[in-house]
Amino acid sequence: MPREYTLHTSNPERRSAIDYRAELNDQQYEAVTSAPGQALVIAGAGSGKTRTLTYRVAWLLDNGILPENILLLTFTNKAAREMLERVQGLVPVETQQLWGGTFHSIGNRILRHHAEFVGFRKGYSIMDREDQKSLMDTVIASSGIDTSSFHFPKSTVLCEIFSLLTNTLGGLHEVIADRFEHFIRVEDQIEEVWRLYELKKRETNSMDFDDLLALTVALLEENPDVRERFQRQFQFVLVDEFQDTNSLQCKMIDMLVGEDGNLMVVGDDAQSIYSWRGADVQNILQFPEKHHRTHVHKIEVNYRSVPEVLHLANAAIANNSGQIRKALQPARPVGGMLPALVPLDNPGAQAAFVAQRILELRDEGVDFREMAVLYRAHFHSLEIQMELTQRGIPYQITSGLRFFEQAHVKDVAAFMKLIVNRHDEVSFMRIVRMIPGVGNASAGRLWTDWRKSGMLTDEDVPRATLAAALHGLKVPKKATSVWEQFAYTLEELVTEEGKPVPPRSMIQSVTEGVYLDYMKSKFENYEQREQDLEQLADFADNFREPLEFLGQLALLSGVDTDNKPADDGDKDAVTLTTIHQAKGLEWHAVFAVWLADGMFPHSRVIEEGAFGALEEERRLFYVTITRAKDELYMTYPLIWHQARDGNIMQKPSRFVAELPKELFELWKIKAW
DNA sequence: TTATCCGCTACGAAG
DNA sequence: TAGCGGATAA
Repeated sequence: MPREYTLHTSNPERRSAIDYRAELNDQQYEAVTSAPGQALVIAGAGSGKTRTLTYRVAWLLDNGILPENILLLTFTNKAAREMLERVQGLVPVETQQLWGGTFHSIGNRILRHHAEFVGFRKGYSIMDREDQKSLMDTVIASSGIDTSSFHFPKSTVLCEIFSLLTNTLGGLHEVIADRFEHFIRVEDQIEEVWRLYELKKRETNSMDFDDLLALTVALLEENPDVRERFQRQFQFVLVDEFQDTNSLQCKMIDMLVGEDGNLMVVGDDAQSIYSWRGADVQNILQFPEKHHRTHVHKIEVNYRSVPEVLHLANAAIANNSGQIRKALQPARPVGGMLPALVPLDNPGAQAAFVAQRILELRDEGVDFREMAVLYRAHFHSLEIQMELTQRGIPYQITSGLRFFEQAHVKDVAAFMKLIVNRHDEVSFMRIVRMIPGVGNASAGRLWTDWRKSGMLTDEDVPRATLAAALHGLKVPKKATSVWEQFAYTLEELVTEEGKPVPPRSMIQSVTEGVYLDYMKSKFENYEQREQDLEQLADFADNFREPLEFLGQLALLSGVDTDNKPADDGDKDAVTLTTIHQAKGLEWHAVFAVWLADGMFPHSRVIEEGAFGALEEERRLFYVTITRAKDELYMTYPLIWHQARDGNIMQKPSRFVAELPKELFELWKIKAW
């Protein structure tokens, strides 16, 4: 039965002045103005995918759909924000009403109001990877499993197994047999840990990232009335980067859309690069079969790159068999340079070449911000970083620790999390372990005492009661005075009646009360970190509710560099980034470094010999090429010195070797 | 029991 | 290069 829906009469004042016909090319126009129903938009690299999506939203609004009836799902906060901003620029409508965000943030938004339905309470904490690992460690410790006598997986590996399990909707046995063969002997113990971990999360009222999706699905699956309410609300659902969805996300979409809802998914199967976290290209490849009335729209005109680069990209991806055939059509005229293949003697020479070329381009008038160095893995950037630093070339690097994952940020957040969720064992332990003289053993005892103190309720506890409980804890003798400080600070974080104070005040209380002293004793660069915390406090000004603030904190991703309080995104600097993080971005000149076989594709992929994995690596290579607008340099070192094995001769990546020679130019580098 | 130091190993990509 | 497990000092 098709669902009925009504088009609202459009309010003339809200209509935009967009001339859709003129502002879009034929392919885009067709997709943007397509009738309600199910649509698959295959948008090649640089073909204006974001433009298509944002214009689609504008089109819907122009046709009287209310913002609150539109749901826009993305993978990163950055993408979500960018699109909402662009929609706002197009249509004079309150886009705040629009539901736009990452899968995780939308899940969180839904679960906040329905936590009880899935065995949690309202103020649940969100654990990042580190928190998750630490909770897993306590679970393993309490399970009584002997982890030493045979090879039992470490907590990080267990997290990975369980995550894969959740995201692929698979069974434990299959996941272990497929990807973690060597643990097959301890499958029963792993299953036991899993069971305990699930219990522990509920006990500590803490969700991990995957729960935000899995529990949303569970909530909607098990509660028809809730499901129907959301399905009725989300009349139009749009999904970005659909090629990177995994089974769980797909199911979440299904639950939100309903049988005959209006769903438009946009993506490019050639850019699917997240299978290692459960993404399945089949989702996009088989979308038309799954939804029989799907309209497929292909957008293949590329506005980004010169034809020379596009030809190389098309040639590279042509070696993949599993794909929706398409060829990017250049909109730009011929006349760029041929992509360059540059073998260098060693990694140092490679770095020197990149640096020198960057400076030359700069002299030719190209801004630093229009150049990027892309690599397969973080550690590939080491020599480059050193070289750029030596030559005084400014660069920004999007790898390494995320702002919000740094110890001092997490430490301060732990205080806030405990106040909001007193069941939060991970945060409690983190806090008490900051006290000199308290290690794992005392911390564990303190947690037990805390639980016995009657603080584990969900109601607000008056400040006086909280204070009594805190001061009542028995800490080791040498820790008492510091503990007093901590307890006073924690008290300050609630009002008389026990309501959490605003996030900003919390951060300031913690910093001034205890953390500044702690930082001075613990960190060399405490001044830098102090500044970070000030910025964190500024950032917190955007939130009145600690819960909201903490949610943002947990869900912000490293890719969203401009989302961190210190926004220096306008600086003219060369970008250093992994290919994964480079998706969706573009630069005048791109340096693809370490294109040696074994580095890219990664040797593990080669050894495994898995066909699908190799194809994914090739898609990654395709993504690399298509980031370049005008100039592309593919470099690799001929010799790589390794501590253990000495000098290793490198061959160019098979992805380069298989390209037709006339599509690129070989550069010979002479050292003077 | 905690804090620290040392040597060994691994190091893929991320919300 | 860090991030660890294990040994040792306080």
